[in-house]
Parts: sequence; structure tokens; C-alpha cells
Amino acid sequence: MPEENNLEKMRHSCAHVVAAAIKELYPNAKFGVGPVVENGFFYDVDLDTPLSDADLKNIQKKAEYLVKQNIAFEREDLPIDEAIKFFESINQTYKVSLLRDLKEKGTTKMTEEELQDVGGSIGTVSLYKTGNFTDLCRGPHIESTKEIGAFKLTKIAGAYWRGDINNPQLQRIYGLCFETKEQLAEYLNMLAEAEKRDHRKLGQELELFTFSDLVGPGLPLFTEKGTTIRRVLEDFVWSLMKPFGYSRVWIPHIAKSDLYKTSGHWDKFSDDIFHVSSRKTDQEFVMKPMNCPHHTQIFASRARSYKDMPIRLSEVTTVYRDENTGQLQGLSRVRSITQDDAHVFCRLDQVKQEVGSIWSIIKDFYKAFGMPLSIYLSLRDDTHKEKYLGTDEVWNKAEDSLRNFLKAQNLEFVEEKGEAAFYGPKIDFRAKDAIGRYWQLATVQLDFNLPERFQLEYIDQNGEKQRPVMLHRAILGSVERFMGVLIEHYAGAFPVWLAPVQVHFISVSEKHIDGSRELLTEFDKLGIRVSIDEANETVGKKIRNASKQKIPYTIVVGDKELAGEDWQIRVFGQEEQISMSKENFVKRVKEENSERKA
RNA sequence: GCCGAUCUAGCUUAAUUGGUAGAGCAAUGGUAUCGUAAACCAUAGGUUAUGGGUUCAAGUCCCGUGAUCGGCUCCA
Repeated sequence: MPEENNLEKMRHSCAHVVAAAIKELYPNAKFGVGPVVENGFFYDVDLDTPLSDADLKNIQKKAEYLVKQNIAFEREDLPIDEAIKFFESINQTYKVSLLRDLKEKGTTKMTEEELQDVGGSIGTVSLYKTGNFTDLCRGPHIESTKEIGAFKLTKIAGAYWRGDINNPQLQRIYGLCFETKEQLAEYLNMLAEAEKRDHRKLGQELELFTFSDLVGPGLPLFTEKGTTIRRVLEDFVWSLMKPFGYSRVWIPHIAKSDLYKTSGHWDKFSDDIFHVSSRKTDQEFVMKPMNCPHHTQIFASRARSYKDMPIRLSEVTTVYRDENTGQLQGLSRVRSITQDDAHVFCRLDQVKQEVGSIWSIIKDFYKAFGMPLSIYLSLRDDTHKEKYLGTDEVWNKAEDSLRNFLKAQNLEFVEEKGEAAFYGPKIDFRAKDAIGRYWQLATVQLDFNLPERFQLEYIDQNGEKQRPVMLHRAILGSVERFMGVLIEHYAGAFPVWLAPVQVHFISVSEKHIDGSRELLTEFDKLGIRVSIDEANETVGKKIRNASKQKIPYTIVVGDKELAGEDWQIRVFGQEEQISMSKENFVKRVKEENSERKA
């Protein structure tokens, strides 16, 4: 943590108290690291037995008891060798390994979490004592345990020691910690709100998508309503792209493995590629895990002139990735990923203009949802050059052109080393949702490597062959993931322009069914998404059902409405009904639809 | 993939120590034809995720498999 304010001191101290509590309950516990994280802290611990929720409650009780004892945090500075001896003597092997690492390699190989424990100096390290528990810690701490506000241990999870899959797994205990009980309650409340918005729950309730054991994990099936939203999103993003000269293409969903051997993806990502075997040929096929190699072949299908550039190929299409089962999650992480993908083949001097039009599309797109964007420039980690394809010169050129664009536009952005794709640097956009969470969705990636690998060419003014540059870009990112984000952003209550059903008619009694059906047809012809409830139920019941489906407009159709009187219109989320003529209502809905009103 | 937890009807769930699987909503059929947030009656729906094991007896205990959830790792 860059700044050590009181809250952070308190959270870090709280982590120590929890560790002390664990030490008392489980004397053999070996401790990993216990850093401050957002809203609290965690502590990694190696125990003989797995912890249960009941154990977590016990630890919480013990920690609360320690807090009440008002134990002081005492600091002691020790030369590193003595500290190593000390932790060896109490059998804290993880702390010893951290200290040894610090001694040998300095701080460079340490994560921020680890640094919170070991501190930044190689000569001396500091130890903090809380009652019977002594921990390696950079500090600073609060004076005594009494100063700890409200805390709650929330969950137990597995975590690899030092984040390495080859290391043993420790049990990670997460805790929340705030200055006051009220703040803790408020945060727990926010979590409950987020849970209410969970797209997996809402997706089922609103009948947007489903999963089937027979179809398989990570393979969502979209119902009519979910598909309507997908179509609206696709149409919207296409309407923004079209003015910039994008063309639409179509590619098959499988390809020979040779395609990815040529592209370089084969070696790098073979674990995540679904293989398709054929009995008719020895050739190896795979489900496409990305679209760029296919698109390069459309570019390469004929001779290209400098006059034709840029060539902008776009497509909303599904890729398939064999994700580990443990990381599948609702629509956020799936195995069939629909990308709103486009590849722009252009001359180097056209990159700025193309990135400019992509930025314009992204800006307008996210504005429609009221989601502010933060911008990140993802660069190569130049201490691990072996992880990337392409030469230094190519990388520097690519990184500079993106940076220069952002600067020229006067956009605020954060540079992030090590976040680039293996084939090139990129600009990532993180969108902020209604409850303040950030999602990485849109991206623009520069790629000098694929044109090289596929030997792509165009003919310049002098009749000479030139290599184009390639831009990869997505506006929504993945349609599935974006839908998940949108469902949670709107808590399932979509604005009119996105709502799968915009207007819902409820017939009062049997004699109004015919009239309601005529209205249905009329509205449908006007391009309004409309549904009807003519069930043998009370009006109250039908209103309740419409409300549960979060339909923007609900209208009870009886004698008065059919006779041409003003309609009483229920607006979702509003107590008061509005009164309006049918004509004005139609006008309002069409306006809200075309203007994409929030 | 790894660590931990969970799985009972379409959904939400009940079932004492191991002793007859029960309900609400939804669905279906009927009655009422109803004016703004749950009408009434009835019917059907279950190899308790799945395969083994222990036991006189398993939803309940044990083991394997699958899916889901919370994390870790990964995310072109």
C-alpha cells in the first residue's frame, strides 16, 4: 500500500490479531503473509486440518477477545540474520523463506503483499510483537489492539504460497475491517446489494439465459429475451462502427491446427484449445480460440493496394476456449465466448487515425450506458522479454504510437508494465458500473507480429511490397461477459431501448383479449417490443408478474383503453402511474428507443 | 487444474439421533370474468446430482464422479 493511513494501519494490525488468535487456537500454525487489501486484509496460514465456517467463528471470537485485552504492538528491529534465526527457532518456515529471499535477491522479486511483511530494507527488518505472537512486519501499527474498530472474518479460501501453482496451498482467511461498526454494516449492506444484482440469479429470474448439464459447463444458452438484448447491443455497436468504414465478414468456427501453428498461438495456448478430430482425414482441426488468424486469410486472399488501406474486417462471432472448470463463472467466464471483434489492416501512418475512430466508437458506446471509462496503456514487461513475440524495435514503435495517441487526445491514462498481450501493446478501457465496480471490457491492441507470421503484404505507390500493421479491437469485449455486467449494472431493470419487452399489456377480462391482441399487433408493427398477459388471473396478479419481470411499461387494457380514453401507464420503479393518450405514449416509447435514453 | 464448501420437484426450500421425502411458488384442469402488486378448488410433478459402500434401515454416515459456489492460478 503506497500510503499508510490510519485505516490501513488498523487493518494491518487487525491481520496480526487474527494471526495471534490462530496461533493460540492452533499452536502449530505456520504463517504466510498477511497484507492489507481493499476493505480489509487476509492472512495466509498453513494448518494441519482444513478450517470450517465454525472454526472461522471461533477465530473471530478469539480475535475479539484479544482486541478487548488491549495488547500493545511492540516493535523490535533486528539484523536480517538474527531475524532468520529467530523465525527458524519458532519454526515459521515461510517467514524464513521470505527473509532468505530478501537477503539474496533484495526487494525486486517481492510482491507488494510480501513487502508489507518484510519491509524494504535488506539490512535490518522489523518485528512486531502482539502478546505472545511475534510477526515479521514492515509496520507501522496502531498502538494497541483496542484501537481496532469493527472487523469480520468473511471467508476461507485456498491460495498458493507466493502465488505459484507449484507451491503448496495455504488457507487464506479473509477479513473485513473498518473504523466503525456502522461502516462495516454499510459495507456488508453493499455486498448484499451486489448479491441481489448477481447476473446468475437475475438471468434465471428474468429468463435471459440458462445452462444445461447436458450441454456442458461454461456454455450458456440464450433464451429469446436474452437474445433480444444481444441483438440490440450488436445493432448498436454496428451503427457506431459503420460510419468509420468497417465491413462485415464471416468465418467458420473451426480451422486446421496449421493456422494456429503459423500464427504462433499453438505453442502458447494449446492447453486451452478444443480439438476437433476427423475420421476422413489425418488433418488436425480445432475450434477457433480467436479470430485474428482467420481474418488475416481474408486479407491475404488477394493482392492489396495502398489505396485499399485500411481494410477493416469486423464480425460478432464466437470463439471457444477450454477454460479450467474451476474458473468458469456465470456469464463472466465461459467456454463459448462471443466477441465483437474487428481487425484493421493498415499502414503504420494510419494507426493514429484508426485508433482515433475506435476511441470514438468506444466513447459513444459506453456513454449510452452511463458508464465512465478509465484508460490503461498496457506495455510489455521488459524484464521478461522471452514472454513476447517480436523485436525490441517493433515493440518500442508500437508502444510509442499508442502513447502518442492518448497524449494527443489529452486523455488521462495509466501505464501498466507487463499487461500487454504477447503479440503487442494495447489500450484497455475499464468501465465503472452503477455500484462502483470497474470492468475491463473494451480494448485496442496493436500487432506487428501476425502480419509478419502470415507474410501479409500490400503494394505501395512505388509498386513495392509493404507489410501492413494490424489492430485488434473489441468494444463490448465478450458479449456474454458484457451482458453479465449490464444485468448487474441495471440490476435487471433495463432501460426501454435495451429491455427485451418494452411494453406489456394486461387484459382485464376475457372480453378484452381480442382488443389487447389488436394492440399487440399494432405496437409490434411500430417496432415496439411488446407482450401480452391474457391469463385467467386477477389484474393484481398480472401486474405483480409484470413487475417481477421488470418490464418498463405496463398497461391494463379494459373498456376505457379500448374506447380511446387516456391510458394509465405503469412505469417500472415508479409508484405513480402516468396518464397519456395512446398516440403520445407510442411517441414516447419510440423516442426513448431511438435516443437510447438511460 | 488446485484448496474448501454445497447439491432434495422447473424455482425457493422442510425433513429430530440414521426410521413413511413434506410445503410454497410455477405448471396443468376446473370455478369466478374480475380495473391496478399474490382469487378459490383440484391434479400432476421426486431413483433426494450420479455411481458404489456401511447398516435391519441412508436425503442424513463413508468413498469415487459430475455440476455449482467462494477463492487461488490462468485469462490470447
